[in-house]
Amino acid sequence: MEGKKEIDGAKEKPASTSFSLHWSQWQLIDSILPTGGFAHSFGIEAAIQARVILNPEDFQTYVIHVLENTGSLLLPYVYSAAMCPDLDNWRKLDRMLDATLTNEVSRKASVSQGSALMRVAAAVFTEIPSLKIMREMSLGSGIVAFHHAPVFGIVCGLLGMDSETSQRAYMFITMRDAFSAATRLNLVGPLGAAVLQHQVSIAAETMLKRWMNREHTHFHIKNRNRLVTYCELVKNSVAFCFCPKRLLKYKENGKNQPEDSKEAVETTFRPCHPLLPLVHSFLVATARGHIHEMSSMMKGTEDNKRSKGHQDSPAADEVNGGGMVGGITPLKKGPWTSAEDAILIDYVKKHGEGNWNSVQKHSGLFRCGKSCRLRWANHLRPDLKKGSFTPEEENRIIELHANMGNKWARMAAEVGNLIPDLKCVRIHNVVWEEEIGRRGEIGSSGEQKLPGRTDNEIKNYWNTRTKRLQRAGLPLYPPEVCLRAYKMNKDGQNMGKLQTGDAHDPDMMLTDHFKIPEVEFKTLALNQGVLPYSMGLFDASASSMLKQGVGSSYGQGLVFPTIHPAKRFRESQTIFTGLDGSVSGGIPEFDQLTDYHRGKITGDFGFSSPYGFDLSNYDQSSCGVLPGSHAILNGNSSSSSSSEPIYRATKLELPSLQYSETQQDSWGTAASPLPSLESVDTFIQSPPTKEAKSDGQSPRSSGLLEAVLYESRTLKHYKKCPGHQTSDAFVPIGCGVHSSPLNACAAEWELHADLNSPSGHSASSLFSECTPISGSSSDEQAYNVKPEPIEQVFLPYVEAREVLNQTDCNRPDALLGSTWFSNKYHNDQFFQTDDVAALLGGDQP
DNA sequence: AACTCATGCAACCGCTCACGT
DNA sequence: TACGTGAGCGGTTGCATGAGT
Repeated sequence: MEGKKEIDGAKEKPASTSFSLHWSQWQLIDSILPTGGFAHSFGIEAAIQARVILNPEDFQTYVIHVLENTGSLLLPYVYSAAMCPDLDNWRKLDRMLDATLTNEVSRKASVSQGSALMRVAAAVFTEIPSLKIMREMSLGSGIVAFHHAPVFGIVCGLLGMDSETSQRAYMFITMRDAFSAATRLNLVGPLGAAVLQHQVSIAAETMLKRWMNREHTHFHIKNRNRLVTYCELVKNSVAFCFCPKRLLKYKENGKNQPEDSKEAVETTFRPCHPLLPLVHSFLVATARGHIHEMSSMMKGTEDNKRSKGHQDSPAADEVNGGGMVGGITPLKKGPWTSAEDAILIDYVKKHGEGNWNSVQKHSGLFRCGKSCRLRWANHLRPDLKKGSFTPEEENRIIELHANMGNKWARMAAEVGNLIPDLKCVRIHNVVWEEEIGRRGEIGSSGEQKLPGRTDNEIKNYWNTRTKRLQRAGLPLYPPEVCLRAYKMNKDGQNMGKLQTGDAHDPDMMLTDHFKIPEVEFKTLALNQGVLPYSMGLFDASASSMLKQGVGSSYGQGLVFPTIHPAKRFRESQTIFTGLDGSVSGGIPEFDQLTDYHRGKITGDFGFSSPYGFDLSNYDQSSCGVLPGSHAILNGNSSSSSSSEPIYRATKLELPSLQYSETQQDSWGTAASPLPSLESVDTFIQSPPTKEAKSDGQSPRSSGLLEAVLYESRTLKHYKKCPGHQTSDAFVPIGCGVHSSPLNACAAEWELHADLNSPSGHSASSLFSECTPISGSSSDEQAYNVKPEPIEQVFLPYVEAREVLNQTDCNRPDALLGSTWFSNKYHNDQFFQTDDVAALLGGDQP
């Protein structure tokens, strides 16, 4: 209240002698007078109906919640009105409360009971003419809605009650009404209710002390962000009144719709379902505190909207309507309502987590167990950290993703460890300090994890971030992260044994097991050395990029997509398909290189293939393709295009553990090629795995590749080798090159890709995926198979980045024309520039 | 003020794994 | 060992929201 006036009414009212005041007080709080609670009993009926209240203990908790709600929401009005019981103040308070009460039922009840109280008080307390005057001036004016709390405060003030007594009286009548309802509903007997009421009165006094003598705070909630801020204020006992000015304005104007679409947030806070008072009251006082009250308001709004959109769900209606249930009802889908949340919270409180399929049976919630589990895990869990990610968390996520890829759940657990100072963290009004011992989750390795974030949250964040960076043409990982990941990988290699960087990640362990021989394909460095980051692979981890793209692929051309493991699985084989078995001419013999691989793998690293397949068992005659060889990538099989495409690859990038050993084995042994999943390229074949099939629809894996391949091949076919079969004109590298961290430019090119291309990605994709194409004359040069220390391998990457700083890497042709490129790599003839030019629309010969 | 569009989030779906019988 | 069930993970989708026009 602005300016606490002296009680005007005190001047005019007949001096309340102590005894007359007492009689008046007692009569005022007597249940004969309207006290608001009768209108809806604070949702007790609905709570019982919804089985939120099952016994007197539940009821006791519920009453405390009701009192907490009353104290925080209504006491400020009682206080302000009692302190300044004049007409203007009353009108002001009344309007504000009218805007504050977001629940239509509550609002109507408040108005109903308030107007009744005013009528009765004006008739009873005739010694206070102000009451009658104020009432008559307001009746029919439309200015005052006669909300109960302000009326009660006005009456108290005019009677001469001090503000503290007024507020305590209001709490008392609230509590009394709740007990009356419980008695009426046979939840407790009269004696039990009396005993219970006496016990609760102690808690009521505590709450009264917490909330009394507070003034509501005007707070213009402009949008959801403001709402969040407001919720914080409420939670911290700073603000008490949800008072959207615009809402008042539009109400004053008698409009039924908000004046501004932006006001929708405010004006639609009008849940009108009978169960919502329950939700408000119940949730407010649970551990979630008042911030959840606002959340309930939001959800209540949504409830209204959804109730329109989900009317086909009788279960939803029943839950929302508080009507229970008989018969079999279909499970509800879609967004969760506040009522459902309340039920689920209650269920978990009583039964603990787990056994989600029994939630429906025990709670009457018409949700499948899976939905319940997700709702609890992602939203209702008390140990969730809400709000946007902090910079520290964001950095942590980036690093984690660099290390483990799309392992959202594990990342979530790790990010939880970020909570810096547990003593300072309050989650849903629960201080972590108090609960860390219980809530700390012990991971498999024994370390303590504090899952404050959900996997879904992190996943969404990452996807959003990826899109954003992609739009901006920025690298996915900061350079330092790449370098760190590289160093980690290098350290792991230096260990000379299985890397155990992440003991919890079987995938990581597997991938790390498989050290890629450091074989240099100079010309491939064009692709990788030039391109600092892979923007094309949104979900490629930096470590895998570096491990495979820098540490290995640069040297050997073993390039891996690092998308989903399943995708990798398929794409990795895609990389190495498309070559017939008659590779000859300048191309190194397959067995020769295979021997090299074998030697490197089993010799240099001192262990055999961990994948259960024996490299020595390769049926080379049937393969004819160097796994991982750029002979394949180069498309040098031009001389032999008639052979059947052969599917063969080393497992350069491991699939997830969901691949069984046998699967991998069968894959690795080049079993019969499947009928091509790809409609375009018969040379792109998939291993006979379910994963491959399921991934066949991946929009950004093979689909793009196929489009590029098709386009490239078509162009080349018509421009260069009219009579040539497609197989020899082009050999796909697949997405593997993307996995190199050196491919940012390629990715950027994708952003500026040839718009004339159906895929829109042709230039970059071709560049990144198909550049190692050359004439047969340079094959040996291209292969130039020799071990090279990884540092040396990595150098061009740095060098390339320096060049890129001076080069417009948004354009592949600019890059092609760069001195760095021409000096270092152009002569390698590794780059089949005509293909690129074709896709770029150029006219290279 | 109305409309469109990009964005972010919540929820769902499909799949796999773990575990018990 | 096979099977069923519960639980978890990762990808996708639909919708609300806010910004821009």
